[in-house]
Amino acid sequence: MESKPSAKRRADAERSITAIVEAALECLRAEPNVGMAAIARAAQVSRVTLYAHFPTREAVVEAATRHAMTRARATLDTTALDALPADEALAALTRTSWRILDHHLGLFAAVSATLPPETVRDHHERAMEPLRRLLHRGREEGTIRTDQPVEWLVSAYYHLIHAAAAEVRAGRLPAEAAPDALVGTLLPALRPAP
Amino acid sequence: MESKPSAKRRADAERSITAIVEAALECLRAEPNVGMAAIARAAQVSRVTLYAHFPTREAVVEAATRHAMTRARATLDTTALDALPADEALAALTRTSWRILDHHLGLFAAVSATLPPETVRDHHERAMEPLRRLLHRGREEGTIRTDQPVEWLVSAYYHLIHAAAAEVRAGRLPAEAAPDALVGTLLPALRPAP
DNA sequence: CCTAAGTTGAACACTGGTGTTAGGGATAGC
DNA sequence: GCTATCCCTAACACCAGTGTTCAACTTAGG
Repeated sequence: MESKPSAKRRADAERSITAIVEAALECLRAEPNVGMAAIARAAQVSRVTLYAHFPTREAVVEAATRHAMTRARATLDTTALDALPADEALAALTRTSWRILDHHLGLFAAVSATLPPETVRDHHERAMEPLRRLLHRGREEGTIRTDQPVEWLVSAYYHLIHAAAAEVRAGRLPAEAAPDALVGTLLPALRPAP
Repeated sequence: MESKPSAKRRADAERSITAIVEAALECLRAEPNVGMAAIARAAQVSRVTLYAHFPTREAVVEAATRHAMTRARATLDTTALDALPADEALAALTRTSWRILDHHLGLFAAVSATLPPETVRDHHERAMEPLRRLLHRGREEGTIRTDQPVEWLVSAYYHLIHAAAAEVRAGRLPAEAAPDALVGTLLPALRPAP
């Protein structure tokens, strides 16, 4: 429905849909519990139109998530991941993905509140895939510790970024200092013990 | 109201209140979004009685939180914190507080969903106080890094424990392995760089 | 210019939660 | 054993959100 840009839909319908998805993304980002009414208002669209394109709130959240993830994947692909040694690549990945995760923190809350947990897990898996690959490579290169399961390191990474986002939100950490704090804390946690 | 065990209340009222608080704790732990009806049912008490003692759902959550925190503080006080050097004390603190945080993870979600953010922050501050003290001591002893603000390290610690709890819940990490994974990841992140 | 597709406002029903009220019955505690 | 306190069932009002329906209006696109 909203996944195919090629359907026999009229141009204004197409316009409405993208407006809705983008407005939803913005709203959910700011307040994970927004209702359909608010989303429709933000999209300059009637509530009925909203329901005409998305049968349920869940579908809206899903669409917004897909949109966010493809955009994120696109910006991630601009940074050359495989050219660097794993630990340096990790630092680079952190600095770019930090912005993304921080910006979408609210959406995450919405997703895990409304989407079925199995779907949530799927999205999470997909989002963490580049990091997982990097960690595996680092283990072979000897720059990433092997005494802890990779999945645990992935989770630690993920939650540490959330920690940074929370600190910035609370005003306890200046936003510019966040990337350095992250990298400085993350890398020692991932390196092999000396 | 619920804070003073000494008030001219009858014995059965007292009994109801503690039953409610404990049931609420249990319910919120399992499902952060439980309603008053479910809590009352779990406490073997009518919904009206529940409202007779707690004017609002928020009050119930507050009471459950206080109860959990005093209990947690009690069990924390059994482990001699100040006798050990800071890094060893940190490992010990982690192993004990891990169980507590894991067990109350659901309650945390409920708290941050229903209590005013200022109150949430207060409770958080109080809960993290022992850790904060320990980190400051470790900085003086030279076993904790000084190139990152303590508040950031506190937050990292907190979120890493959440990470462990999430992994255990998802079945990706056996519960027995969690403390070692935590300590093994936490300490290198907190130590000064070599 | 005609028509099918799209949009809209104003209703509607339904759900699930919160908090309240009233009257009758139980019981703790003196 | 009297009484104030407490509890219960059963209803109530209320709110906020989700979806739905309908009849009228607008517009894209051939």
